[in-house]
Amino acid sequence: MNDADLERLRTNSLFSTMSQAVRESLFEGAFELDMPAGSTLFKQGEDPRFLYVVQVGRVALLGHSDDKVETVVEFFDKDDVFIMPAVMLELPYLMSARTVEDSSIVMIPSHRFREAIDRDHALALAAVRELSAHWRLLTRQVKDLKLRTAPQRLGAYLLNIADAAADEATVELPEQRGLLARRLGMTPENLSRAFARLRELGVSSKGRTISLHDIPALREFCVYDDLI
Amino acid sequence: MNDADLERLRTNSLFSTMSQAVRESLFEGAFELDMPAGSTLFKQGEDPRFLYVVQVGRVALLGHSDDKVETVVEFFDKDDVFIMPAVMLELPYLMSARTVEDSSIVMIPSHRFREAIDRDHALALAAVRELSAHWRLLTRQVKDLKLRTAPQRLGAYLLNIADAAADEATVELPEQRGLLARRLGMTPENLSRAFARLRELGVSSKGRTISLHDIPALREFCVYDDLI
DNA sequence: CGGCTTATTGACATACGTCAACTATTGTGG
DNA sequence: CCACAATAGTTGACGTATGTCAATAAGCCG
Repeated sequence: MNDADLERLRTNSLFSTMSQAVRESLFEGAFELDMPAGSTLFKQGEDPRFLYVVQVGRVALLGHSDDKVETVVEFFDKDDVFIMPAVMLELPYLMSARTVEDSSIVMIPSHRFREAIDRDHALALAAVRELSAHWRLLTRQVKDLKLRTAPQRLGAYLLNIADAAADEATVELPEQRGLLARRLGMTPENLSRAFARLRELGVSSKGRTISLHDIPALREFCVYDDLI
Repeated sequence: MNDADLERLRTNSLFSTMSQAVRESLFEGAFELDMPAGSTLFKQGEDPRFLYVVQVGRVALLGHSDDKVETVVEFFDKDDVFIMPAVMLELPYLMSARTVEDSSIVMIPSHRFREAIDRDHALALAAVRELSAHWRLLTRQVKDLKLRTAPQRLGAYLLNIADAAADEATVELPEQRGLLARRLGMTPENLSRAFARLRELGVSSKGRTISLHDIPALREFCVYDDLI
């Protein structure tokens, strides 16, 4: 890892508060890989060997039932740390991970992470916060899946990106539609129809650029209230 | 809290490893409430005032979109600690909590928990493990919702209770069917039909007692493989 | 036992998935 | 930069899964 990459890692909220000494020994075994979109980092069912940090790009965590069917559980972005639960509990990955953009990924050997967290209280606290935020992410998603229809889920997703108290906004989809469809728990075909349904609510799209012309109407339609 | 209750709390895996001193000061502000089934502990949107531990009984975490629609995100049982993420991040509850049986619940003031975790490394580590396990619970649920049909979800739920490498088993439903339906992301009517569908796979029910006569067939039908 | 709640069943409506054809977009080599 | 192929997205027709509403049956509790 070069100095810029190391510096980026040091300032990651998970690692920024821990002691200098433990951090250096934690990073010693770590390395960074640049990989094109579509690279598989690990597969569901494998034993965890690394903790991962997205330095650049975007990663999808994918769930499989048999080899055919596959879904997206969540996307992780720049500066996100993922798969800590499997690493901490030393239990097999429940999902696979694949880059969805050209990405630069830091890999930290799991035993080093466990050693570091055993030694450093600040790291443990940061991990608690990280995991807490992740729990809330998934909680929202479960509510989303159980309480909303497909067009409502799409609308809520767009509102989340727009982070919108405004009346109008323009957002860029951070992934291709096929993957977005799976993240939202629907087929690509149904995602198309969901976009069509939202047109009457002032949502227009040109490629990956989506314009929200009437956010209040969209919020109303999606029953969007910051807690769901 | 009487001595037996305190002892039960001390041996809870979240609290058993922390230092005696910090634990005592943590428990000092805590108290225990006995409540009948159907009691509401807190509501979605409120600011977190307590961390909760189920000593006896069972609690449902409920998500709401508007006041009409409500779903069950997860159940928590004897010895489970819940709603730690909201407490740690000091962010509003994303769900409401309601007892689904007569229950005895320990309530720990949130600021005391945050103080304790700041002071005690072992507690922070135990919290990391607790949150890791919770993340994996929800991950499984998201995969369940996205990859399986309603009858498959019911089958997988029954297999989880039976924890079944066996060929046959008898299990008790720990909640009434209406709530189970909402936990599984379906209506009570559809849950009835899911039970009907599973009859041909050797699942018979008498009240809350469910008999699984052909677990291998059920596993096959649900694509059940311990990771999903 | 009688009244209340909860669960089941049937009829029907709607949402969503599947398949196939078509169109648009993206990427690549000449 | 174009031509083409490959990939991704859209649309329509149709089937299945699930929700809704209403009626009935079963369980639960005083």
